[in-house]
Amino acid sequence: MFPKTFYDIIAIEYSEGRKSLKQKIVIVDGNSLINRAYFAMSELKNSKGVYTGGAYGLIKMIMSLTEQFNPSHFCVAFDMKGPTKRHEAYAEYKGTRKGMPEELAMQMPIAKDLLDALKISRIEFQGYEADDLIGTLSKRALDEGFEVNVVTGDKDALQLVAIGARVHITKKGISELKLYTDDTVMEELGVHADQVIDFKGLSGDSSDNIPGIPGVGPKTAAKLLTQFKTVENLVSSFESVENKRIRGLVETYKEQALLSKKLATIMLEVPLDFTMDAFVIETPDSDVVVDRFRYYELSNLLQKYIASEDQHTEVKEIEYDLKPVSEIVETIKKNKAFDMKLYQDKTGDALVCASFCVNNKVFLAQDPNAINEMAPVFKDKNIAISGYDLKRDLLYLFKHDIDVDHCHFDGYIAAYLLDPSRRNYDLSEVYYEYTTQNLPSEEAVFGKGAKKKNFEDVDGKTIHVYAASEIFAIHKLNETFQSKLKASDLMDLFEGVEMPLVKILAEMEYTGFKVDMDQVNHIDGQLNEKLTEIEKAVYDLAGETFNINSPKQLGVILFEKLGLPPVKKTKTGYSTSHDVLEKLASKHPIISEIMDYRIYAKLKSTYIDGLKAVMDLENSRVHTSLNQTVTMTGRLSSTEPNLQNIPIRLPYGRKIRRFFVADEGCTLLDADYSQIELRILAHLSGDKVLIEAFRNELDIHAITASQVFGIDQSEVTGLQRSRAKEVNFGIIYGMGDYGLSESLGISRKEAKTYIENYFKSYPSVEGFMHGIIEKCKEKGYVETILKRRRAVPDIDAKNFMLRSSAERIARNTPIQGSAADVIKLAMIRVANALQEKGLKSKLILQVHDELILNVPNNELEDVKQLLKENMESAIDLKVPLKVDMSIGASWYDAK
DNA sequence: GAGCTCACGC
DNA sequence: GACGTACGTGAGCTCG
Repeated sequence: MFPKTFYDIIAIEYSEGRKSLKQKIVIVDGNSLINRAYFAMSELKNSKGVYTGGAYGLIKMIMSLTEQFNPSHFCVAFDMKGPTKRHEAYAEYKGTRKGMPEELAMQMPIAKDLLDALKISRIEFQGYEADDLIGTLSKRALDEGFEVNVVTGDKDALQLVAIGARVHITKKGISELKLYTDDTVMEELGVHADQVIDFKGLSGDSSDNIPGIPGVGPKTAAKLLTQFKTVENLVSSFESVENKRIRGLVETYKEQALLSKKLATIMLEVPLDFTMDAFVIETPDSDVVVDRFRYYELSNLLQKYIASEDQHTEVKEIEYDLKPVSEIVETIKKNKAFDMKLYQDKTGDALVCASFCVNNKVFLAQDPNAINEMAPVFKDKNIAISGYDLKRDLLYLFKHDIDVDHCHFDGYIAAYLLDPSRRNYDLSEVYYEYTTQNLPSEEAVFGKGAKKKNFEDVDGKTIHVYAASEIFAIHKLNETFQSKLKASDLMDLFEGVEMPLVKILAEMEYTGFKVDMDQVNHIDGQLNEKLTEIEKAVYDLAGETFNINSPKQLGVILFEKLGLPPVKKTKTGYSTSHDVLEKLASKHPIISEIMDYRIYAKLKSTYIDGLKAVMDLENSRVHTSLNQTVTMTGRLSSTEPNLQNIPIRLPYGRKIRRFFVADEGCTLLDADYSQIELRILAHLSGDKVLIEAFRNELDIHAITASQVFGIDQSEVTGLQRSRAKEVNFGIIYGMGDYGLSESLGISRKEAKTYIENYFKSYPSVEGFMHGIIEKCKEKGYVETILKRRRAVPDIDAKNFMLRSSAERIARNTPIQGSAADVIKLAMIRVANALQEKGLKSKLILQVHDELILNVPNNELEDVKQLLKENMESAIDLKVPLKVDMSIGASWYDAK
């Protein structure tokens, strides 16, 4: 590590792939190089008879220039057809030039097409030659502090050495370059760089048909210029020329000499409207590049491109500048946008590094205090914060009392919306996927396994390269995602739902849920007693001790030692699942003991021990992670601990909810959407019966029962209603007759009749289910009400199992995903409403169709109303949304 | 450490 | 005729 006291912020001017302290531009004379390339390889033709030698040579040159110079900016200048300003001055200008050969002319569009594919900027401008554009661009770049490299085959460009450009002239074809400095110009021409135009004014140039002074060649010109410095001086004091013959020539041709100088002078002030940003090197879409190279049959270039992609990925070294924090704050304020990534230590309490990308420039801060000084930019509503997994960053900032106004763009979320089926969204993997470039691998930097280093233990340079690469990758990736989201019609969902949610989730996690440790310990004691008791009973009945938790050992006891009939098998042996045990319950008293054991063991291990392990013991709270990029349908997930699967069904398990309590002086307010998925089904299918049922607040399961069983609603029994409820669930999940028969314990035939009756009663639902499969086959994905997408690649699979599974996904995802859309909208509305009203109440948990708030007692009435209103009006559907609410001191009581 | 089974929620 | 309810997290065991 570098000693902190030396600096606050490391500023790195970082160009893609590698470092460079200074911005660097390469400017190429496209016409000059393609000409040379064409004459070097004029015979190259592809299978369609198209000549490609010129384009090939130019592009090859450009690819090797990017490797060789590793510039941040690049530009290729071209001449345009038609007369130029020089022709206005001198009609015979370039009069001896033959036109471009047809075989080369036809390659110009190819070369330009390839440059576009490679995302190399090019310029051309009516009335001006490539030279003038190069001159103008060079001057501007130099004024802005760039290192300028001009590459051409034309020695006219040597005059640009005088303004400070590095001019590289091709040697022998185009394979070698020679860099000219003032000294080398002197060696070769015998004049200084700033005399090159004077030199040409005297000696002329036959290729451009610049006359100069007839009879004055390079040697004489150099000699004269050594004495007189410029053409103007020579003309005004030609009497001083010693040689009589030359004196006469100068006198006769002085006007022509002045004109020639003018013609040879490259313009530095072409009226072009541009900023240097236009020439920043962008990462090309490699699919497009590969496609173009294939199309023109340039297999050499294709291979070179693929090879270069594989290497120029790692940042080898960076140079850095030490800057005060105030500078980055100023830069951000000026730029109004920045990318950020915070590197936290294991505990999340301290920052080990922070990286920023502002206007293509990378800053690294190692001193945690730098962040505190930056607080004003975080809470400025006019500054756009972007990053990758911003929720993590926000959590750090919240912990350190730094407020954040809003998050603008999170690549982590964008990657999720673009493909919610991915297993993980690690930056390096996503970056590779979208750019085919590798970041310095985590493994290379930190090692792996037990020897894995902490961030702060990696040596300074390596870690700087790592951090700089990551933030730069984030910046690049987010640019790519902008257009990808638009192209997939996901921008509204991204901006309107997912991005606002990032901050809300961070706040919920930060707030956490208060836990009553006395309750936890109380239940823990009870469970320990029960488990010891049951264990003893099981061992007595089995006649030996064994591990009840091991399905394998349990299988041996039940099916071999006790001789019970094995109902079902798994890949690894006997199944001892709940269903199986249920079927055996009457056959042996050990079964019910084992079933009880399982109930209590689950509660103990998952909900007591598991909870204790992740508790913040200092203030008795749990801070779950609400993950936004996990589920394939758009739901949130909850981890460490999972608060979305706290027991509720069994009375004893339900007591776990007593652990989760309101803060002092507060009450928990729990609101859940009633039948949200069925309501969404009613909306999506447009089914009249369903819609009417919900509009009239009828008992939907009772209605389904009366339809399915063909009886009057008043005659529906409790059993029939609960069966109908199962049918309704089954429909949402895309269940078949077998599944329904299993879950209801009825015959398959009976189940089939139920489903048939269901679809007869709700014909639009059947139509919807059928339609969604068709649409999925056509588009390859399904979507929710807010246009959230999920790809379903197996919808056309030959394999029955794969295909049926895909069909179930296609039927379920629009329903489950739309419900997720709705509650996300509701969360945003609720959070905004609470903030606008300045209320202290806080959202603390979401469980798919349920929101839990911690409400100060004096706000209870207001917040109840606010919550219900905002949830019920979150979205406009063909059916009303209904919210049920309850309150309590603990989650158990709030039911 | 990966993969399996089991159990909890919606 | 197949195969056999969506979406998750976590614990514990077993194997390598």
